[in-house]
Amino acid sequence: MHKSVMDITTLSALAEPNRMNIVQLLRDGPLTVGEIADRLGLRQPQASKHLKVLSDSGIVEVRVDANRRIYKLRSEPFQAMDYWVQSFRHIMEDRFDNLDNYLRELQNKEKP
Amino acid sequence: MHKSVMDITTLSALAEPNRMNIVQLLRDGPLTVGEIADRLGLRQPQASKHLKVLSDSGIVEVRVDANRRIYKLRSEPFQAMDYWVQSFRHIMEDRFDNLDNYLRELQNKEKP
DNA sequence: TTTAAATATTCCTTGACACGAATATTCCCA
DNA sequence: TGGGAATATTCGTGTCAAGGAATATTTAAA
Repeated sequence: MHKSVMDITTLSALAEPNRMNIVQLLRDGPLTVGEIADRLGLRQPQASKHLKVLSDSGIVEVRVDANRRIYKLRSEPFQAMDYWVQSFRHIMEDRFDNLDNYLRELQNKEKP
Repeated sequence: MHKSVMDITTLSALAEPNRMNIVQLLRDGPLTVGEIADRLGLRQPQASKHLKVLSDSGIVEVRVDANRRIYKLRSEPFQAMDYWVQSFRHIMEDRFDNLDNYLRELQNKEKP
């Protein structure tokens, strides 16, 4: 039984502004390196480097088209994130948080 | 109209193994610094430092109980992550990816 | 009031990484 | 075949963050 282990690599790849922007951009469809660099105001080498990080972490995949590389998002990392976040549903619906705290406080008081 | 902007701070806070472990641990309920350090085999100062990062990023909140600090997860970051990941639903349900690719390929071929 | 427990903070060192600049590689086409 | 376009890679540099060790702070209890 695996208890929803989130891959650190995915998160650290996303935890960089330029790469996050690239991912948001690719949400609307695949793009070439040049298009990505243009739209985000990046220099081509930086774009390539960030795309390599995203590719190594499995967030992005590349399709070679002659001269150009077309990058697109892969589904798996997002499915994994979704699955992981869902393991915190009981945290997200904090309707019972006050009750939980109250019960916990009671338990603490009677354990000196 | 905000297009689901994910906070980088949240991601970089989670993109560290020890902090990820802390978060996974707190999923089962609030804990004190000492308990967290014990269960994860961390030294107390490191645990405190990581908890500070988690606290500064809003992932965790603290309740002061005399000598001890009880840390618990906050709901907002996870709700935000959930919302953000959901903006990639069309990526996650890759049922039509093959069709998409096919159509896109066709379009590329006829644009020399 | 002194002592011990729980936690936070500081200082230092080291390693990772992002950027810029330059260069290498691959491919198409005239 | 040579040249230009698109992309990747390398190298050097500066910054930032994590760990270790030591210390400061707060609180309860004797």
